[in-house]
Amino acid sequence: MPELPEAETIVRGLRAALEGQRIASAEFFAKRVSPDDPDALSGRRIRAVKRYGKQVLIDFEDGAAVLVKLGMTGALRLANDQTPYTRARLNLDSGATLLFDDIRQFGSLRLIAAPPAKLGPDPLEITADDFVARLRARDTQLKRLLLDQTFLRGIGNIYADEALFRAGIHPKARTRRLSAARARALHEAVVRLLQEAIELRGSSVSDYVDAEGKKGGFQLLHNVYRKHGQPCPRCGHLIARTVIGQRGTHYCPACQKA
DNA sequence: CTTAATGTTCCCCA
DNA sequence: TTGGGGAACATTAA
Repeated sequence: MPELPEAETIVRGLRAALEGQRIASAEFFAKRVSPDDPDALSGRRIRAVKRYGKQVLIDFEDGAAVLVKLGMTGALRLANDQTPYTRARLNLDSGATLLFDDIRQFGSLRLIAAPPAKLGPDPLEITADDFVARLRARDTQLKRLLLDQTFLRGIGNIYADEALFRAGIHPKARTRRLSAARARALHEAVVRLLQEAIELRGSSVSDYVDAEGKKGGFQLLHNVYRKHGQPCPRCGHLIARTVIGQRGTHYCPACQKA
């Protein structure tokens, strides 16, 4: 479910209800949800809720934090209606409840004592010059690069395909052969795409819902993601699908040149 | 029954 | 060291 715009939408929806609150108790119902001791979170006060790439960080005043990786189907909801897929439940002093639902269980929710593993720069913060320099330091396919969280943090399969379409770059194009001008165009496409997706509260293509359980709206503006066989909105050529790094990859063979 | 799905992570090979 | 291939994790939907 989660890429940067979805994680950002969730975080914005959680802040008012969580920041300043104390965790009264917690319950855990799955393996990838820590800790063994349900009381490990009890009594901690939440200082801030932040996004780190596509992950959600709940910082406590004592320096510890809960790190939520949403995986493919993870959801954080301010609600009380547990489902068979509810993997964790945090009860706040305010009486509010935070549920972590995750159908496929690729996600995790863990108490961490130190900052999470370091990832690449945030795509909304990196400068165009830095973006180009980092891109040129690599030798791989553009699609792989965008999915690499140590290159940039937060882009996933949907936004990688959509950004490459907007920039007119073939997903298998090599980083080494990309001109500086096209690299800059890609940077600009990424920034605009993510900002527009955040404005529409993310993309709901299957399971994604925000902290209130509501779907996003950006899926209506997708140009290529899962559109194979349909005409390209720019040129009419049929959208193609291939596989890169075991991920379905969608592009317009006419608009996106290597 | 097969394929694909918003993501990692680990192992193996070049 | 970097890059690429493939399996694995668990579950649903077409």
